[in-house]
Formats: sequence, C-alpha cells, structure tokens
Amino acid sequence: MRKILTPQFFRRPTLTVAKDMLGKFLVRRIGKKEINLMITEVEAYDGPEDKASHASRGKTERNKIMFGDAGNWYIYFTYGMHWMLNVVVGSKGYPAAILIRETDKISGPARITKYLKIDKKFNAKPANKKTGLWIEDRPACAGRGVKIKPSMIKRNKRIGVAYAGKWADKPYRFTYVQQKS
DNA sequence: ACGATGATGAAC
DNA sequence: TTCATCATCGTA
Repeated sequence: MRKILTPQFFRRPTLTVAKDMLGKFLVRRIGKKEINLMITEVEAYDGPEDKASHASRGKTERNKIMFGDAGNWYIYFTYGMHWMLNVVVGSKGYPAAILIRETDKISGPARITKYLKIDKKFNAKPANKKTGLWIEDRPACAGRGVKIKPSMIKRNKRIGVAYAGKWADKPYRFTYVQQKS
C-alpha cells in the first residue's frame, strides 16, 4: 500500500509540509530499477522575507520555479559541483521550498542527488511517477515505513546560511530521530 | 581548515 | 563584462 504524494500535499504551509515530509520515501526510477530513500532531514525556505532563501531578492531566472505551483522540483547547482534537490511548497505566487538534506541510506544533500543521478533536467518538473522522481507515503507495516510522532522530530537552525541575519537562527531544519528502545 | 569548481545575480 | 558569492564535500 503506497501512496504517491500529490500537489495538494505540498500546497500547505511550508513548515507543516517540512515536518510531514519526514518518514516519507523519495523514489527514483532509473530504467527498471527503483531506488527508495526514507527522508530523515529537511530544511524549509519560507517566503520572500526569508533572507536565507533564494527568493529573498525577488524572482530571478533561477528561482522562478519557487514562485510557481507546489509539488514541482526546484533543482539548482551550487559550489561549482553540487546539485540541490528541493520541492516547491505553499500557494502559487508565494516562494517556498523544502530542501531534502538527509535520508536513511544517504546523508548530505549533494550526495543524495549524486546517488540518484539528479541534475537540472528535473528542474521545474512535477514530482510524479512519469518524471521518474517522486515522494511516497507508506504505512508502518510496509518495509522501512515508520509512523512519525512529534517526539521524534528535532528542530534546529539551517546549515550553511549564517549570512542570513536573524533568519539564520530560525529552527527551520527538521530531523527525524530514531527513538532508543 | 581549506580548496575544488562554475553558475548566478548584482554591479559596473 | 566582471566579480563576489555560494542551502557542499572530501581530504588534511
């Protein structure tokens, strides 16, 4: 029982979507092969005022996808060598996105895109089966699926945004922490 | 602690 | 057209 997340999942308040993405599965199909990674850490980039967000200086050629429909991929190149994977969230016209920063098998946003062979060809494409890259919800009984409780979610400052003034201190990084038994 | 490495956006 | 910057990572 697997449910592919649709635009309406992403068309909600940024921080709500960020929290709800923990425990969901990022799925990449390459040929006949399917790679599944459970999302364990994300960062929210929320609105035109967020100085850590690409959208803080208005709409540009690169960030225009953030201003568009929820449920599309926003993929950009940074540090001369890395691709970052984000999904656009919130209402149309309101620039917001969630960066997928860590999964159960692969840690680090650039490592994830390298592992899944993701680059600019996915930018502005919808997250669905047709594009070969999407996000699924799964029940706790199916394989690695888990039920995320609020006590399992840690909130911290975002990484690599120290330049962003007071926005650098916002607890917009959400991490799923496994409970010790 | 630092260099790799190139697109992006803002200034000129 | 130039230039500083950058939502990172591997090696030291």
